[in-house]
Amino acid sequence: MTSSKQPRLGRPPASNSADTQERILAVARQSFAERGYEGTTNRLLAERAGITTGAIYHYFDSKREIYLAVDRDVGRRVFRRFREAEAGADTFVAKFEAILEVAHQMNSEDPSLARFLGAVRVDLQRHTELSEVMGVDGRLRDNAFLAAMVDHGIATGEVAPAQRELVLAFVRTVLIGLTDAVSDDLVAQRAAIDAIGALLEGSLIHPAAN
Amino acid sequence: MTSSKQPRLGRPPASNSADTQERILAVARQSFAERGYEGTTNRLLAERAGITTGAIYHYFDSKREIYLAVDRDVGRRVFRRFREAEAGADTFVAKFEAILEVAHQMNSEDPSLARFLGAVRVDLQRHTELSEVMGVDGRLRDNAFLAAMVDHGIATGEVAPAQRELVLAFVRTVLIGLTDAVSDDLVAQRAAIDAIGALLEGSLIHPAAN
Amino acid sequence: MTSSKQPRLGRPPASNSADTQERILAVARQSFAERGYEGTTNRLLAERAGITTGAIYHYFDSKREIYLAVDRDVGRRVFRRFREAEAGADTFVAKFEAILEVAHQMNSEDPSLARFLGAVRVDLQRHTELSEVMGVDGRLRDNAFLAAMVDHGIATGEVAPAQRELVLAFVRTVLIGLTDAVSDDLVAQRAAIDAIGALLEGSLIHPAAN
Amino acid sequence: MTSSKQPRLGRPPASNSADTQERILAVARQSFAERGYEGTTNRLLAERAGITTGAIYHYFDSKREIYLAVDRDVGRRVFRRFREAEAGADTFVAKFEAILEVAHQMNSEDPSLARFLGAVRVDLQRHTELSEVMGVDGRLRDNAFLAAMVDHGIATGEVAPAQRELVLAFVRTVLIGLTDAVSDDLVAQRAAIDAIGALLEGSLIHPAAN
DNA sequence: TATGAATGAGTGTTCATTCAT
DNA sequence: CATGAATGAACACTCATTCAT
Repeated sequence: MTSSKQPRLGRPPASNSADTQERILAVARQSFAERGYEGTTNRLLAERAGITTGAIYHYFDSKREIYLAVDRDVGRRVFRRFREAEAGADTFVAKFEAILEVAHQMNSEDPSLARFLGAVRVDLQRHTELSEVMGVDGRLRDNAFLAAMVDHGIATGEVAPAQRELVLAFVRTVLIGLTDAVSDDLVAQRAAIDAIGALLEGSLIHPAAN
Repeated sequence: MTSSKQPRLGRPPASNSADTQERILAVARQSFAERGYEGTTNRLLAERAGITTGAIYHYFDSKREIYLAVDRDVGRRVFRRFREAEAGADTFVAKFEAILEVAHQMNSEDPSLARFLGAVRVDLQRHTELSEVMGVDGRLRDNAFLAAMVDHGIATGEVAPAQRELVLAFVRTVLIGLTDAVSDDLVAQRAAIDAIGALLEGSLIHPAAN
Repeated sequence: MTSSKQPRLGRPPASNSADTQERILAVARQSFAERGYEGTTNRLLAERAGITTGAIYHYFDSKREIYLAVDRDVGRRVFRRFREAEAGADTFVAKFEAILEVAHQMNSEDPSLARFLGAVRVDLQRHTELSEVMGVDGRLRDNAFLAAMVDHGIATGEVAPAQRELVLAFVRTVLIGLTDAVSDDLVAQRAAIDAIGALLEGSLIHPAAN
Repeated sequence: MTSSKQPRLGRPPASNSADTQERILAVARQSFAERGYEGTTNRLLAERAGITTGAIYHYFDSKREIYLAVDRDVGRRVFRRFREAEAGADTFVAKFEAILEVAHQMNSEDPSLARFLGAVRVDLQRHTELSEVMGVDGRLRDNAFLAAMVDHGIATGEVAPAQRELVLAFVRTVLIGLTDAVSDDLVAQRAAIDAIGALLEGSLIHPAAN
């Protein structure tokens, strides 16, 4: 009668709420990173988290809510690491390089982080329902963080005040280029970071006399 | 410059078939850029092209085929402009800057081009069905083009042979950063390009004595 | 009259179990009345009763069982009041009017009663699973009660024996019309009841000579 | 290969648009009448209409739209018949009786009409999304129609001006009682109508001397 | 006595695609 | 060349119910 094959109803033995929720977040981060918001189906999340689709709604009100939760989670993690890296250096160049370095490190440890960051920009543009709710919060904080770093460069004399915006634009471009372009090719990413380091020190390009 | 007013040579105006196909391609480029592959429905394309969904299948075998056609089309256009820009300069730095400049120009003229390029990388990753068919083709050609440019830098002495890969990685990172990050903010894109120019000339960052 | 204030005899106040069950019945009556059988979810009942969905199953075997319990409860209450009203009058007309009056009164005191009665007919038709179990019971008892009242009218000479069925059909139609049509508009209900009274006394309509 | 069993894709041979739409409306009217708005599933409608669920959306934007369409359709039919019946009589009593008669007739011809009318009141109350859109329109027109009939009674002297509201409330109560209570029991409905006729002529109840 | 994690079947709706006309 | 009626598989989400704790 009660075969050991068929899954039973009711609360499964030894199931932990916080555990399941974290499992959902983890598989969601991965799937959102790989397949995007639309491409990530509840069925897929459920399968990978070892539950059924209905159970997801015990933890999150909607797919959108899952996405936002993942975004918050990723944002927090990355921001903490960035801040730590930046705090350990004292010139603008050193801070910038430290950040690139830690970005590379995180990408090695858990590629889904970087990939999610790359994907989130696209998905936010495509699904306005997401950006409306999330909005300013995370994005703005990033900008403020980078701006402070550049301002530090002005204080140390590394950056001319007049070029504040230029440097900021460059920093952003490089960071995004690194996450989007080569987040799944660690060798290329390593090369790009080294290149930027060399470039900042003036040892990458030797302008032709021309 | 390229006015759409003047009748195109001696061809009978608006041969229906070719016209419709081109209209489909144009609206598809826009929609794929804005909403991605999944987010673009046949119904939407049909509506914007002024036909019905069924009619689409007279011109393309499937949605996938439309995507590939748009990609080829965009690739060709961008490549031609890039090559022209590159040919008009004779140092590596000048070529690189010319390419950035033309990328900015194209973005001003038709934002859907840059946006599609930004989106295509994500969509290819998400829908393996697309990358399998398209595959090497376009992507590799880009790489060859950029590699040739760097090799020219080696020839002129601007780039040390040992740093070939680094420079290549940097170029790619910047190009991708520019399309993805700031393709819809022309001011920021302008700033980023200027920053790179200044950096290459050594006038952006002034390493602290420290 | 029936104050809810005075402590009910010597029983210990608020024995938890019975209290909870009654709370469930009360919120169920309201919800079934407003939203019907399908529209009433266990979650809603649980929320309004201040418990969880699982707890409901300690008191009732199923949603259906709750519905049946509410129906029995409502039936009992209404029947008691109807009987009291009827007993206090001695002609058919007076009895009928007394019943209409008490129906109006009950509707003022607790609209969920009348509304449930209006809804139950529809829900029974829609969900055969409900009527099967409940079946004859309550419905038949009502009919017997009304039939007795009409028979009394025959005894008093108010109703001709040959018109027994006609009068019964009329009484039923009016009662149902009153619960369904205007149960949430006390003014209209009042008017309808007054109209029936006048009609029975022959003072509402004055047939045209024609 | 192409077995004659499996349904083919594409447009089925000999399929007529207007025909299918009407088939959907017909089965929808029946199902909404029997099982209500919630209880009517798209799958059921599709099965009964001989199509698939997806095809429904070729004809209606949503389930709600189907409901509204059925309501409009039913409203129109009933209103036309009511008006014809009323126009053929010249006293208030005759008009009222004519209306009751035609209601009974329509119920014999197509029970789904009356049942839908009985159900619609409940479903509108339960699903505010429906009443919001439909709103005043139909309901108000009914009231205006009945009011005009009563006003005619005032003109003929059948109804005292002071009792206008009472008579109106009575008419409404009876009409609703007839649709809701006994729409599926033609014998009972016949009896109820005859009873009302007799009552209006003063031959149903003979007040006791008391 | 009650909680709340989980199930499995179901809902309305969308979509790429097919094909008779 | 084009229409538009229709399919079938998918999707996000809801619900009554179960049961370990």
